[in-house]
Amino acid sequence: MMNLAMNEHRLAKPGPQNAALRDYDSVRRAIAFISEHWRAQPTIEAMADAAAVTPDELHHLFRRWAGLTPKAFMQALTLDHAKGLLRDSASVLDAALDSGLSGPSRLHDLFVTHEAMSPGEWKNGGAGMTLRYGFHPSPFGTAIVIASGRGLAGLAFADPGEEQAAFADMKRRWANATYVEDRDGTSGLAQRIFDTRMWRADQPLRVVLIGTDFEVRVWETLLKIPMGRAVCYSDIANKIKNPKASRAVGAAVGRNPVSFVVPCHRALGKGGALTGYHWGITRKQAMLGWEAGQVGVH
DNA sequence: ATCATTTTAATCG
DNA sequence: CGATTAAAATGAT
Repeated sequence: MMNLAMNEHRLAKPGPQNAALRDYDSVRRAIAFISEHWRAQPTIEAMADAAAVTPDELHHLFRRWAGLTPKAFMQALTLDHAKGLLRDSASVLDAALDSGLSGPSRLHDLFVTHEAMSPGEWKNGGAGMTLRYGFHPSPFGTAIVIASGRGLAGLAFADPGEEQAAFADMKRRWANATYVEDRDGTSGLAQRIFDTRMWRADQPLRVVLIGTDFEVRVWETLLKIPMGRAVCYSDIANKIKNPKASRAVGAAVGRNPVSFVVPCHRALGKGGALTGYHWGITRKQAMLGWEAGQVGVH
């Protein structure tokens, strides 16, 4: 019988698809190593060793992964570089959107149109709603894409073996919704999200923001941060006219269900430190390093 | 009571 | 004095 087994995401076939996952896994190990030993000025050799590849492979790996040399990548992870990302951070938020928008906003470099949904409208944990989901390879590990009829509702990431745990984490947010696996239905979304060449204004990505007023305001602000830039939590607090709520902003940023698309990884501490990330600081570093490589490409 | 913050005060060398 | 911690302040869930 040729039934489509429901939980068969573990049978990953080798191929170009999974090259992405394998690449990220090595990158992840390299980053983890750097995080631990950055004080000791690790050599490329030491990094390669930690990632279980040769220095030559490491070089090639980074070029393929983000178009960056290992050296450039390392620099993209330094505190100095992070501070550079924060340059003019406050004004970045002002400039972006205030320039002639009418109707659906042009937000982010990944053109996104969003629609807010209060917890009230999403009554009782999403009871009666149907959410389609799928697991897809991405530059940052396995991505879990969750879509409602109105658009993209959730995006999560998982390391090898943790896919189900990550999915459970997402399910908790809309506990009473009905979940239907539909990998074919979500693969288009996944492709559009991670391939910068598909970031076009004529085909904006529809996103549904489900959260409280305050949270939605914070997430909308995040969407204004351009690729390769960053702001600190207090900048956001100022932008939403609640200057003393930087702490609350941090909490709200962390609750964003559509990570990466809503660029929560571009929010840093005031000093440039990566203060936290729901899917792991390592992944936040990876995203910033990857973006550093994408910016040059164009 | 918790939190992916920030500021200020206190301490150390 | 500069750098590194500790404590207090603060707003939303």
